[in-house]
Amino acid sequence: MPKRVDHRERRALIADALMRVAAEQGLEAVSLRHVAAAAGVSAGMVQHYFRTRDEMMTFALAVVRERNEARVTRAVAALGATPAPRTLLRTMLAELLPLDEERRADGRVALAFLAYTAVRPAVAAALHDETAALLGFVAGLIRAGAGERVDPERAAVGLLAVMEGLGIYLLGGHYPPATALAALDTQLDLLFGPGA
Amino acid sequence: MPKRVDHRERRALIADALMRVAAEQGLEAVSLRHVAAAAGVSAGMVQHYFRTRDEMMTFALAVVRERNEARVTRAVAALGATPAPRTLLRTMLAELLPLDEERRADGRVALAFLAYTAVRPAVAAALHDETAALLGFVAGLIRAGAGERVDPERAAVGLLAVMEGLGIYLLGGHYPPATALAALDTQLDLLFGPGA
DNA sequence: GCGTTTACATTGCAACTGCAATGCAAAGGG
DNA sequence: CCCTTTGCATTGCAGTTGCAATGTAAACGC
Repeated sequence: MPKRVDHRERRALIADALMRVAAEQGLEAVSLRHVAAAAGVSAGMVQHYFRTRDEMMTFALAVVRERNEARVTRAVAALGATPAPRTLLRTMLAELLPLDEERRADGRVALAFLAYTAVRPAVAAALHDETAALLGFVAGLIRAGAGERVDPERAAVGLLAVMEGLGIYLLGGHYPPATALAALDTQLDLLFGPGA
Repeated sequence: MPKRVDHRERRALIADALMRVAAEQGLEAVSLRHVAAAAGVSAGMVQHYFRTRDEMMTFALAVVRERNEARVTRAVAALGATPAPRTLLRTMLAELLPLDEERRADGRVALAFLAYTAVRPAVAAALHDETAALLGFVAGLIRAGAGERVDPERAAVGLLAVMEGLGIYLLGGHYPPATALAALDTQLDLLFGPGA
């Protein structure tokens, strides 16, 4: 094998540049040449690693999701062993909100992707599964923590919707971060009872 | 004044075509020529009414918002005079969810716009004001109906977030309409007490 | 009837797009 | 030492984009 380079590293580098472009100028500005320029490489090299634009997009979406997963995993690990369900939930969901500039950038990309996949249902399947898994997990936590107060499944749908909606509002600059967090805590109060 | 035509009507016709294109192929497919073709007119005419693409987009966003307002107004009017706060809220919010194909189409456009405005903060200002107004109204209803149970402002933020988030999930096909409505009702149960 | 204004059509163009094709350099294996 | 494979650059091309410019037709004021 000649000319050994780390294929995955290169792809990550390019995806990184893609993210910067998408976050700054929107997904529609993401082109082979733009991304190449942002990455400081030739357009041909981008094409070498992603043969089509769609391939690039799909990979970038996977990157965003992996980042989120890593963020959540790290934050949850910092809680120590066996945290209370409510604490665990609050940590996870707060970590998924675009509260700082880094997560805002990721959030913009994710939002653009949402609009992108709304027209290409095939691509949306991956998101679909992820939501279902997350939903099950959240429902389990609610069942463990809130007992008979609510239907865990329905409450989980609502809670995830709160998170998603707050994310949208944060990205749009409709609320400051503190307001979103307060709303999240209020929601958890409603589910688990106040002051837990 | 020669050649009198209803300017607003023409613009609405074009905006209509824009909506169709955007809903079917995404906002990035919205071009002067595409919209013109969809409207069955010449590209020049589109250009006559909207000098730039951005102008077209901004107008289309206004159309979506007007449609939503009209839908809500009509649904609320059908409730008769002085409905209970919870009933009023449920009617309003359910009307804003993309539950049928017509509203799904509008929702896709709105979602694309969200991503669009996330990069052009100037355009987002209008949305900003609308959210603030809606928020105040919802908070008032919660205060009237739920009394001391919750902080109306925070609860209103959460409730609107639920609506927005459910909308996203519905557009992505993550949930069927019934699940979204159930989640909405669960949320209202949490705020107003069950069975009201 | 003339001129001005509005409505719309057509054409043109520079910029940009995704993508294929081609070319070359380097690094192994034989 | 060649030769195949891989990494990357360059070029070319057909298609599309937004937008300006130019043209024509119609309707009104005078």
